[in-house]
Order: sequence, then structure tokens, then C-alpha cells
Amino acid sequence: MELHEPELRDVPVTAVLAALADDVRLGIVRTLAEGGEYACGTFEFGVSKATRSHHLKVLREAGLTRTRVAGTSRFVRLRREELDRLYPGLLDAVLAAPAPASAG
Amino acid sequence: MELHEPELRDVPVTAVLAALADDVRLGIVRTLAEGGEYACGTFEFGVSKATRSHHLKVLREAGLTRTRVAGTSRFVRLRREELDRLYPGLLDAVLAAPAPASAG
DNA sequence: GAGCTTGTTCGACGAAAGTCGAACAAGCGT
DNA sequence: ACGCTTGTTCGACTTTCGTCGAACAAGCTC
Repeated sequence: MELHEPELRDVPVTAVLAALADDVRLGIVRTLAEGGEYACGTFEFGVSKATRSHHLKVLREAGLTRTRVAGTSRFVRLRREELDRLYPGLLDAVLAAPAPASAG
Repeated sequence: MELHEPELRDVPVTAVLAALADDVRLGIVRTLAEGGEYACGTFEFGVSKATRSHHLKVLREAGLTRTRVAGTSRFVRLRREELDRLYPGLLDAVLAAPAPASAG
């Protein structure tokens, strides 16, 4: 299966912002920002796995994450370097903001 | 009339991001970022005045703008200092991104 | 006050987004 | 092959969002 992972510069900045403008997705990004890879099932934010899959797709198609397929699992990681290069300070500023609820 | 202008720290970061995640509103912010005050009628982005008023309300209630009433006009300005203090780098990063169309 | 300008508010409408359960696909173990 | 795990995709539903025209409010000028 082909995973759609666009170049970050091809994604409108409004799409990047929209991807971050959701509590569930921002929670995922906060977790990813700690570094390393996370299987999709890692993220439990009180939503069904269908919804979780949807949010991960939004993040991926906004150019924010990279996904590696391994068996039945998919490992997601944040494209932090590219993000910091194209939008220096954006991610840090967003992550520095207080989280609304249990984000882990 | 009371204008609702919340403290920026009381606005969830997702609301700030959502406010910026729209082409019309980002166009307004780009204009405001040049400094000074702008009457609401300044912003012509191919939308009706009802829609323009709506977007300005979204920006104001997200804590991004400050509005001064003067006669029949309302002058809007960006709350840049507060924004840069609470989310350092965010606005610069967003504004540095290429604009999608004529944003003036 | 009449008329004009500026901007907001009120439905209404269509489009988009978030959510879910159910079905499906693919890999791993035994 | 069978069952289990992991994750995606498919409707469907609800809510939110962007948009507009029309009506309204407030202030200015004559």
C-alpha cells in the first residue's frame, strides 16, 4: 500500500495549521515530539481506532508525520527537522502551550 | 457595545491555530502584520461584508486582534506583542510561509 | 430627520470535519 | 487453516464552518 506523504513545502500552511488545530491530533503530536517511533495503537485519547486512524491520516497528509510499515503495525514519527526548517519556531511554540487534558 | 477580547492565555492553542487555518483570515493577519490599524472595510478578499465581519470576529475571539471603535468604523490591529510573548516564533513562522493568492 | 456609510446580526444553506460501528485487509502464531 | 492482532476503509450521522442576502444598529453629514 502506498502511503501518501507529501513534501512539506507542497502543503499549504493553512493545512498544516488545521492539522494541528485539533485536541486529539495535537495530543498525538505532543507524544511524537518526545522522539522516536510510536505504533498507531499507542495513542489512546478516548476515540475509537477508526477515528485515531483518521487523525493519523490527516497528520500524515499534512506532511507532519512519516509512517513506517512493519508487519501489521505502523510506526509513526514526527517530521521535526523538516518542520523546523520550513516553519522555524512553530512547533516549539505550539508544544510550549499548555495541554488541555491528559496528553500521553 | 461590548467587544469580546479574551486574554490570549485563556484561549486554547487549538483555537488560535484554527483561527489562522483559513485563507481569508490568514490574509487579514498578513495585512495586519504590516503594522498599524486597519478599518474592517480595508479587507477585500472576495467575500461579502457579512463573511468578513464573521472572520474578524473569529480572529478577535481567538485573542489575535484588538478592535477600537471610532464612529461607524472599527479599527483592527494585531496583538503581536502578546502573541510573540505567549507563542514565540509562531506568527513569524506562519507569516514567512508563501501566501496562496493576492493577499493585500 | 433623511439619507448615506460602516459594520453586525440573523436565519439559511451547502460543504467539510469528527465520530462511530462494521466490514475488510494483511501479517503473525500456533 | 484458523484465530488473533493491528490498522484501514466504508457508510452514516452529527456538528461545525464558511458563505450569503437581508435586516438591523449606530454614527455622520447635510
